[in-house]
Amino acid sequence: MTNMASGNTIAQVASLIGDAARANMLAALMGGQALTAGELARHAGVTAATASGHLAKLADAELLAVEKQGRHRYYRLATAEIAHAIHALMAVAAAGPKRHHPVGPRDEALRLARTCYDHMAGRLAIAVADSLHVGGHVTLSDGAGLVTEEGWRFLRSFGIALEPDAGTRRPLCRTCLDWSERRPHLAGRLGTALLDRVLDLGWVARQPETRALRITRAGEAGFTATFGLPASWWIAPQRHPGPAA
Amino acid sequence: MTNMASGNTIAQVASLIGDAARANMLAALMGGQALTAGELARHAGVTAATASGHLAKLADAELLAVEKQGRHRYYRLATAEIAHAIHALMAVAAAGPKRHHPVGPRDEALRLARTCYDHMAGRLAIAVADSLHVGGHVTLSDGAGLVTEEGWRFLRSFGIALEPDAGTRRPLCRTCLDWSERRPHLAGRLGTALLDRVLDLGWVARQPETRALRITRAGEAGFTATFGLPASWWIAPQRHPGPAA
DNA sequence: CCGACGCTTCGGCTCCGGCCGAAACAACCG
DNA sequence: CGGTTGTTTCGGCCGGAGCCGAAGCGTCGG
Repeated sequence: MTNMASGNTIAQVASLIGDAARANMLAALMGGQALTAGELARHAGVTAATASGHLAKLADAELLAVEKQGRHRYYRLATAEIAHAIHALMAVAAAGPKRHHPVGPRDEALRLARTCYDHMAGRLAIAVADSLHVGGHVTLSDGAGLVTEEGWRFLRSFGIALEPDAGTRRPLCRTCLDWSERRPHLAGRLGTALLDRVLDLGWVARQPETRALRITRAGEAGFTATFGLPASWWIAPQRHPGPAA
Repeated sequence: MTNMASGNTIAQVASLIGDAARANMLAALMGGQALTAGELARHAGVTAATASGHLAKLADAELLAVEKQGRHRYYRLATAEIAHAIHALMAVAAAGPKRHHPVGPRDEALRLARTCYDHMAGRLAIAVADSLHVGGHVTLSDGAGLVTEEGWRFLRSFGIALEPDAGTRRPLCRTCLDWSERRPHLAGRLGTALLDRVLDLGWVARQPETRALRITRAGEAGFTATFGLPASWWIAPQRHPGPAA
């Protein structure tokens, strides 16, 4: 209860993340949805009692925000910066010397399409980013993103209207290095808007208990028509699309 | 038991960073220079024996790279990704609302100009970024950076020649949110090139035992002439330059 | 009301991991 | 060659933190 949020040091933050149970909880929350204490306990593989302690610490340090709803308590990552830090740690962790990953079907679904806090990731997200890039709608050069005039028109026609300079300081269009594919996808406010829009259109659907996104029939048609993914893409999503491009 | 593989590895990395002594060492290495075990021990405030253990762990996990030189062992951050992760953690740790820091003269020097792994940070770096921005040499909109045609010419005349698409995947021009000032400065390959160039020109000099950069006489003249900093800047560097300016 | 359920608090156990001093290596320096 | 300095290894101490079961609160539902 001792809210010491103002005096956090880097070591304190890192050591909060640096416990297996808590890291699993945080990773689960990277899906962007708020989860209950019980769900998080299951994700972490500990009892409710243990999980409660962990969650109290994380909330106390303001890494998590909590919302009471009836007899449930919903936890979510408190800020986008925290998601960013966890993402950066994932990148470091995944960078290890060629851990040959035993890829299960479960991982396969995650690699295809998943949420990354508030935007899409995985092969689908990369394909969308590539499509916008080669279409001249955004420039992805240099790991940074910038929407072109043409791009604004295209996005509006797709149902996305962002104010170029909404009051927020939050970057409009960032690129985010994909954890599984090692290629950039779109993040920032644009990334959020894209995810919202394709969820709205019913092109993808969130899956319970996982960060994976299911691509619907409508989605297959929609992504093909709007972002020009070849029909073959849906049959044999290339294992390693190759950075060549 | 959801993908606990990723969680576990994250936890390992984070818990390595999540110790006060190790975090201090890593923070010291954010200056971008390699340091000896003894120097790092002093930075961490522990004995050589303790430091040695910590360094062995960090090197073992490949967060640090080590180089033997005579009877010294020089440690440095192993990759830019690791620097990035630490930076992200710093951002989270510093995010606590406005605890007014008791600013010592030491901090003051750091706020004025310092290195951030491989590029400049602090008020000087922000002034340079602002200058390049208002001069139309780079666009900083949206937290992303992009060099203009005009910008390339300017940089060449300043002695910086970067290949637009060198083989590396590393972003050419990123922006990095300044830890102390909360405004963006230039990172990426361009940021590195700028730091190298101003060190080469003798405009700034590294200080021993700290990340601070000392601005030389030549530097004052140079920055004023090339980046149009007003003479008043050197006398009373404004506390909060304000984004408008 | 009363039971079921979700979550937290409490008490106690265990063990991991940081810390140090002393001693062992290793490299340079007379 | 010893002596000095930088670094690692060893052994032992100790505190902190994670874990659980049981019990205590709230909240929902009948």
